[in-house]
Amino acid sequence: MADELHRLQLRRLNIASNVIDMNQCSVCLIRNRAICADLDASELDALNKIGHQQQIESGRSLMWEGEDAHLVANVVEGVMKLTSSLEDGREQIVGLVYPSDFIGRPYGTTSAQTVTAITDTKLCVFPRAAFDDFAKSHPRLEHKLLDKTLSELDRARQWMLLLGRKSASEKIASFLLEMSERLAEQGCADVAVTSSFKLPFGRQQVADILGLTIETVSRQFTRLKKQGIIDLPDRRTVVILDRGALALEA
Amino acid sequence: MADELHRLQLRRLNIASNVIDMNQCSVCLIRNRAICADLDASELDALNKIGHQQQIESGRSLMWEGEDAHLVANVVEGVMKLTSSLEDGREQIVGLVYPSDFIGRPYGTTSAQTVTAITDTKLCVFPRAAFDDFAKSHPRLEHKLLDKTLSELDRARQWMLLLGRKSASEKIASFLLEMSERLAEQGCADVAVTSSFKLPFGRQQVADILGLTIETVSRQFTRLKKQGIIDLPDRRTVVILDRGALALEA
DNA sequence: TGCATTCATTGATTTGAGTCAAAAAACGCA
DNA sequence: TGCGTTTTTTGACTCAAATCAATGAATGCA
Repeated sequence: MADELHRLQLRRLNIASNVIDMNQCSVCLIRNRAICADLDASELDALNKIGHQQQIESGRSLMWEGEDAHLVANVVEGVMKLTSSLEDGREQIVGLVYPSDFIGRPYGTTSAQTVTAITDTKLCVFPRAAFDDFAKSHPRLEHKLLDKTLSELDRARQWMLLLGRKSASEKIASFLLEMSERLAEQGCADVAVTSSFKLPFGRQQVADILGLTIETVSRQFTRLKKQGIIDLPDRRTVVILDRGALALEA
Repeated sequence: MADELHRLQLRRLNIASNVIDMNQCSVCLIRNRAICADLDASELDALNKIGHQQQIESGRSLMWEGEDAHLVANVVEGVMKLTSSLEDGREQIVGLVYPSDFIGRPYGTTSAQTVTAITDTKLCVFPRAAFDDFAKSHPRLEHKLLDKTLSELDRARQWMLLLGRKSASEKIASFLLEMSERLAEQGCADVAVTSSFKLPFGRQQVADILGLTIETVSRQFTRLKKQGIIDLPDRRTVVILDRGALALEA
């Protein structure tokens, strides 16, 4: 009980990260993919005024499942995870958030998931109330947000098929293929490059994404390596040697 | 043109569709909960002109996973399911659609799921292109749609925790509790009534919702019955006798 | 009313993934 | 460079849920 309280206190402290004045959106790398993409200069300026940039280091959380969430944010750099968990500690990663993706629940008060940085992350953070007001009066932003949310919903539902109906080997294969696509977007589009990527998470997190245990994930990885379908030069990087074979397993 | 395509599609798909002129939204039972809730009379009239009401009988599908979806819709009466499936026939129900819920993917061309009526269903159907145009010029409708989509996303992610991390008994308990809440909304709010409800689906569909087999669902149901936690007067209705015990299992 | 069909239950058995436990490898840091 | 810590791998074993196979109930229709 005291332990729980202590953890809550620590959580609160976590938020106090490097708060930086928001610099010009004009130099923002994800500006044309994020929800602010369709805003003009003056609108961008107004949005600028209600938000600020913030760094979050790997492992730190921005909001917690079931707690009041008074902010929303845009990921500028880094990767975050959305998690839901049961009382006994079992955890499921229910979403991954990449640069240009949106975080939080506009027009709602409590966060349905915990949001945690997987790598060091740079965010554009907005107080939710101010963001809600801004959004309501800027249809082009709401439109963009709607489009993104609809895509996320489709992606989440696709993942439900994996969680509910796929075997461990199918889950791993699907995961590796999706990761190679997702992480390729950031890097060069060269085939050789996209077949080698560095996972931003360890085995336990892979297990939490796929609804498996760490041991099962590990065994599947080594099996694929032994079969020459993938290579694992170090524990974070994956090289897909035989994409066809992997696709056949997915 | 779009209308012609739409009619052709309906014929090809053999949807028995009593296409009725859309009657006045003013008498619509779900009007104040659906996306059209915030529209005024003239806007409602304009929306009226691009859509029409349609009956779909139980078991018939409105759109298919991976195929072009030229329409979006609002459920007026009945229940529909969204399914994703694998080539070998394994199926996962990834969403349930109740009266006032929205169906389809605005601003996108292909449907990510198959949408099928579970009971006889009454819909407000709109050609997607026309709906997109209307939505883009009616921020209040887009706002409503965004809010609904965000809620759906939270719900889907909550379901991912169940699919990925819960045991069969936990899945069944969570399912029964959620169903009693969901189905209670339609009926009377009396406690006695909400503890007895008629499932709109058979055992196989329950299995497809929970990522289980029909045998496991059946065994869990009979176990709960033997333990006196629920009663099963006929194969569709469930009576929750000991809600506390059920919550303890969830 | 009876028959056929679909749907649900029950039982026996198998198996894939989880659990428990230990060893090995990688990593960070003094 | 070496040491302690964390992460990953590997092995032995267990068990929950799937599979396979009948049987039993409910439902609809001729």
